[in-house]
Amino acid sequence: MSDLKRSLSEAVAAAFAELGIPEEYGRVTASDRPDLADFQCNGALAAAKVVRKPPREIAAGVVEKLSGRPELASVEIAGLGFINLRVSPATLSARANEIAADERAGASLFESPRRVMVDYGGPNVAKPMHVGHLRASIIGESVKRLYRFRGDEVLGDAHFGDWGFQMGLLIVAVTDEDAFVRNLMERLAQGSGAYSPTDERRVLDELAGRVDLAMLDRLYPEAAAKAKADEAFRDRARKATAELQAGRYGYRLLWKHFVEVSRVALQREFHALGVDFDLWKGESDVDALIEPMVRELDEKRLLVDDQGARIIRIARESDKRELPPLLVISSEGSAMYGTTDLATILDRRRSFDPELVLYAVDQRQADHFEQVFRAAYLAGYAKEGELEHIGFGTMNGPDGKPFKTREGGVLKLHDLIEMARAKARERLREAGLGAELDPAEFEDIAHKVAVSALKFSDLSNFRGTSYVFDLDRFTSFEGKTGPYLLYQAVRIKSVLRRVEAEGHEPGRIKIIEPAERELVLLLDAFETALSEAYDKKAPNFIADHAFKLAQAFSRFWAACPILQAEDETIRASRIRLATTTLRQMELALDLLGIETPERM
RNA sequence: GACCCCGUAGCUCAACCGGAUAGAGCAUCCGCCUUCUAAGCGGACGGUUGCAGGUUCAAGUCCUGCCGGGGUCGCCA
Repeated sequence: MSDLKRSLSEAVAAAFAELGIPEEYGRVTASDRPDLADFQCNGALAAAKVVRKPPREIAAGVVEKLSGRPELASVEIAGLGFINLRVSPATLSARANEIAADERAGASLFESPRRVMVDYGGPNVAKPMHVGHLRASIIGESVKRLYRFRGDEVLGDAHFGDWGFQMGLLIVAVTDEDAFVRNLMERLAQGSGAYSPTDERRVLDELAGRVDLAMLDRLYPEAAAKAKADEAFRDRARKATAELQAGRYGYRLLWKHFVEVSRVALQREFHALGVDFDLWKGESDVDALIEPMVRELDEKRLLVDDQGARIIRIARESDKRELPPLLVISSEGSAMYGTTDLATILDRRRSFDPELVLYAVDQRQADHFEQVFRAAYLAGYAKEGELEHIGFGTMNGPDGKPFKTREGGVLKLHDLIEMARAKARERLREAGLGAELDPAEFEDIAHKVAVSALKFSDLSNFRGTSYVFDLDRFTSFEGKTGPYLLYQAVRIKSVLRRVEAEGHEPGRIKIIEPAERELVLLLDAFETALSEAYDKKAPNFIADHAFKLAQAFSRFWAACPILQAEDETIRASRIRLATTTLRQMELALDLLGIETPERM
């Protein structure tokens, strides 16, 4: 089974081949001029130079070969040499019924899947998620779902920022704050080594009662600011970091507690956004790999001493500029950010051996990833091209700078979601839906509407560009928004409930009205949207398709009554068309990480 | 200073290896609820795709220069 675009491409390519023109010119696309055609091929124009014939002459040859084919209602030359194709009603109906019968609503499945890892770029321990984390998580999630849906074996890794200086900072901040914890750390430092698992459990329980997420949220920013200004404080944090990494028992337990508290909170918050990780690996997980890796890099003669540090030179002849080397070991002897990333690549190669690793991380880190990837290729930890940075732009304020709240701080993700939810509740009450629903369902709908608004407004932009963060737009429920899509889906569900209640049955799809024709052509375009989104790692193609599908359905809804259809056959056809549209729309929304409610 | 990304309707954004008349939404204006959810549908208005060159039968898309915005440029992550 294949979509019309592909089957037509094959037919046109064959016609080109018969004329002795390379098949690649036979590529068919959806028509730019729906008034003239369903599909078009521009190949005759492009081939003209190669075969030294006027475009219209080539097109004429192709048209002749194609004419008389049963799947085409018409094939003609237009303009300078465009080949315009219109599919026959029978073909379109057949395709519609094919999609209707397909669990995947017309989307193809890869025969040779790849192992793919999606790296979400790492929320950090003790740092609350803010609006900047929104993009990484929802773009990463969407890409993960898309790759999985098309057939790849995909793992998503949160890649937790749970190691390094920030941990030392927190240890010092917490022990300064809480005398009990300070004393506990002292006690544990004195009798090192002789602790049983029960002791460990007891210590963790004691910490659980004293150190919670609110405390970490409060202490971390203070400590980070203090470290910048206060050299003595900074040195203590460095020392604590070193001791933690060297395995100081009490610190290890305290750290374990930090990580757990943060992970539980983040998991809950991500889950509410429809983002779930398969792996909660962290930077700490590869800590033990770093030493042997550095040795190995040294043996491979990749490491170079430079200004007291150890680096890998990754510049290439073809570079337009000098890309700085990857700093592996600082002059103080510690491993750097890139070192951890490199070790993570090695770790993944050993555990999962991915053929593709996608990093959903801010565009500003493009150079960093280029350095790390090149180092990994040099070291043989991955093959050229297996590592790819899926960069995205920042969310800016009205001033064009990364978004800040009125107070100058970052807007917490939690607060953003709550703002959107409040708007959704308000809107639901306006529509008079508050009264009849029980509070739990009401809240559930408000949440789904809010999340759809946030995600859709972000994912409908191409990921690479920065955009202006506009709360009104984010929580707007009209026009090209998440709630518009949900609304269309909900309308279908509503009418299908009536269909069920009145005992009507779906039947073969028969295309009569123009609105039905348009709708089916869009259902067929799902595959193109998916493949485009897949190749470019760009969910906006799916968002765009879902929106167009919803628009087409809405026109169909206005033009073609379902329950009140002229006769039984037409009603049955429209019921199936509605069901099929709903399935594809829910699939597309699911790929964006958006859930649809039953009513709204 | 070097390099990277961006500049499209009043605003926010799209545009399928270069292709026909550059598309949506918002805003503004005009119509449409006694029939399946009007968070909707139809229509109107709105463009020298930052500027200047170049390549091409054809440029928002490719090349060069300039202007404007953002970002990055080894011991933070």
